[in-house]
Amino acid sequence: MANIREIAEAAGVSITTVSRVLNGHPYVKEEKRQIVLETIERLEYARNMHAVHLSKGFSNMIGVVLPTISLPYFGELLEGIAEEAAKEGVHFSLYQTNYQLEKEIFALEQLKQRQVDGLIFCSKAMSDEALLDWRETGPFILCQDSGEQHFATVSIPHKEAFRLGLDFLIEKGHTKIAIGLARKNGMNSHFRLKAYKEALAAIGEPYREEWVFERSLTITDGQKLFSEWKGMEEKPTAVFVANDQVSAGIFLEAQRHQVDIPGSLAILSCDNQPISEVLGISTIEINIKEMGKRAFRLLQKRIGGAGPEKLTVPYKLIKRATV
Amino acid sequence: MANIREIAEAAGVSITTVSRVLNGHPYVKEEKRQIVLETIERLEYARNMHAVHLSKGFSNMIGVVLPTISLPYFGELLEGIAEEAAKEGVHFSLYQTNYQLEKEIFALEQLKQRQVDGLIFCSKAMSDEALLDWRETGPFILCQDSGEQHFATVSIPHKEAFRLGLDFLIEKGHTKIAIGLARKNGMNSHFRLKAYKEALAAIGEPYREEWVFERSLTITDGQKLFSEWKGMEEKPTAVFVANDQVSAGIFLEAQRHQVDIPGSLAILSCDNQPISEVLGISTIEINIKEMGKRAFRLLQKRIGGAGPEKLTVPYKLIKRATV
DNA sequence: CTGAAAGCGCTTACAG
DNA sequence: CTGAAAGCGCTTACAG
Repeated sequence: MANIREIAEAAGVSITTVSRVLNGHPYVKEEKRQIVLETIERLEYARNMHAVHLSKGFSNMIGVVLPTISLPYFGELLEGIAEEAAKEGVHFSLYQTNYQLEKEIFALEQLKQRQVDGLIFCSKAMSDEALLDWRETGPFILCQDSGEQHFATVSIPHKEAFRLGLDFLIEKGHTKIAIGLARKNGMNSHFRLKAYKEALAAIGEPYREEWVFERSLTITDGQKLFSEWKGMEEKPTAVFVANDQVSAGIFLEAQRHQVDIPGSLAILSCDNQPISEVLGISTIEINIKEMGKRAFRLLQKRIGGAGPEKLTVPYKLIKRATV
Repeated sequence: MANIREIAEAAGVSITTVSRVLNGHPYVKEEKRQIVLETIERLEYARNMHAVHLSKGFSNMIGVVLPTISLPYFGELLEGIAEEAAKEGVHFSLYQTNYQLEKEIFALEQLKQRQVDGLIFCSKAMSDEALLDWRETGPFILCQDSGEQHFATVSIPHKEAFRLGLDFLIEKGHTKIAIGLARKNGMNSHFRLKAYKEALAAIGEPYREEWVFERSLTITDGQKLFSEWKGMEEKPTAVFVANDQVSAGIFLEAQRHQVDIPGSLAILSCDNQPISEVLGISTIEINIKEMGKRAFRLLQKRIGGAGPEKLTVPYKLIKRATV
């Protein structure tokens, strides 16, 4: 509970000198430095960071805005961020939104109030236009692509990655391909749908609304998707879904119903989570953790005053047993 | 960027009055309140929280110390904490330790520096004795049982819960029971091992070191565990592991090897994560999220000056197809 | 109901 | 190398 003044008095130096020692500044006689260090030790002094933050104007604390931590995608992203942040001695606070607009606004208000130095949006419900109004509030970056030139972003080229998967299925002889998307209106889904339509056009197949499954996020969604597939009059021969949880659900349910994979149904997904390896599911590896790391570094640069850079993260096809 | 002084000047009132409006204090004439509110709106004023924190002496920010967020156990615990925290308008910061002592000490130092108002240890590597030295540093609670009377704790009665599972297996006719533990030296493992030995004694079975699997945490560990089981001369007829990831690994590998479950091997685990439901694995439900909620509330009480309470969380047996 | 003033505990030009 | 002093932007007794 001692403060810097008491340390200064006890050590017989000025507050300024104590502060210099605390911050590792040069120009302190070694002798005095030792006295100060001993006094700090003896009185069990610790800086009050609230005062440091007020004085310096920042807190080395960033905010991470995400819908939920229980989806592996966000868990991995967060791990990447956390790893880099720890390396730099930066703290982070979590803002769970559940895709609610008001929660995102809440996070932005915290930024305005300096509760955090900057914000990483792992996903957002807010439109680019609405977010643009907060541009002057403080530094933030997005973990998704955006046409808005004022936003710094790090993203996966979802359209290209999804096309890679589609082309792989086509190469394997599939023309009747269904897809599963996470959220109908999300940006990722938008780009995936675009890739899907383009791939269909390239092989002269018609686009069928009923072959686009939506709200496919969890293992349970995958199971449901399989049931729907099973009940179809004309069945697609391949299904390409947005994440490994969903493909795992499809795969396990197919096994239970003795449906031959990939004979009767080829399964492909995105992510390359551990579960896809365990089950032997073919997938497009997307290094989410790496995206998290880059996101952190990008935000740091942005906080430092750099312009709105746009970065991408590499991806690749992992061939396993379900295609 | 405007500060409270500018607002006061622009509104023609004192700083004190602006502060009163900001904090919703009574005794402000409605007329003045309106002027202040308008001025705040007009100048897009937002409080600098660093100053508020310094002035008040606390920040409504707590720290959550956990080994990793990528294990579902900690993810759920965190969700419970996050949910309650959001309800109370409390922020939280994450300290990932990877079970490293120095990372835990780091978190405690942050507490000492007031970076956070309090700490929730979701798990700890530090001994009770060592942690005791930090007792005066600031409020913290543990999400595990501790004999140390000075620590506030919320815990699952692991010994009783594990015994419930063992008795269930015994009731089903099993006497050759193997178990899988997470970390050999963790408190949870300690209590589970105790329950195991007591249950064996109760049915007159000898304790065999080789039937206690350690470091069983992930789905991959489960697969390995199955392989070891398969290679055994004398095979246990049932295996009871510490979490659903492990049982899922065992189950999937057993399926692959066409081993009859539960005929040749009964599988039971703890947690009741979604994956256990999907695969139909019998498990002991442990409501981790509820523990998170209680942990948060306990810490709040502790920060408020309450004594070191000890709480427990309920558990129950979920019968499915693997026993 | 209202405001002047002290206080929270640091950092950092500035002058020596 | 060293220190007195101003400044960061709030809150809160205290006196009216």
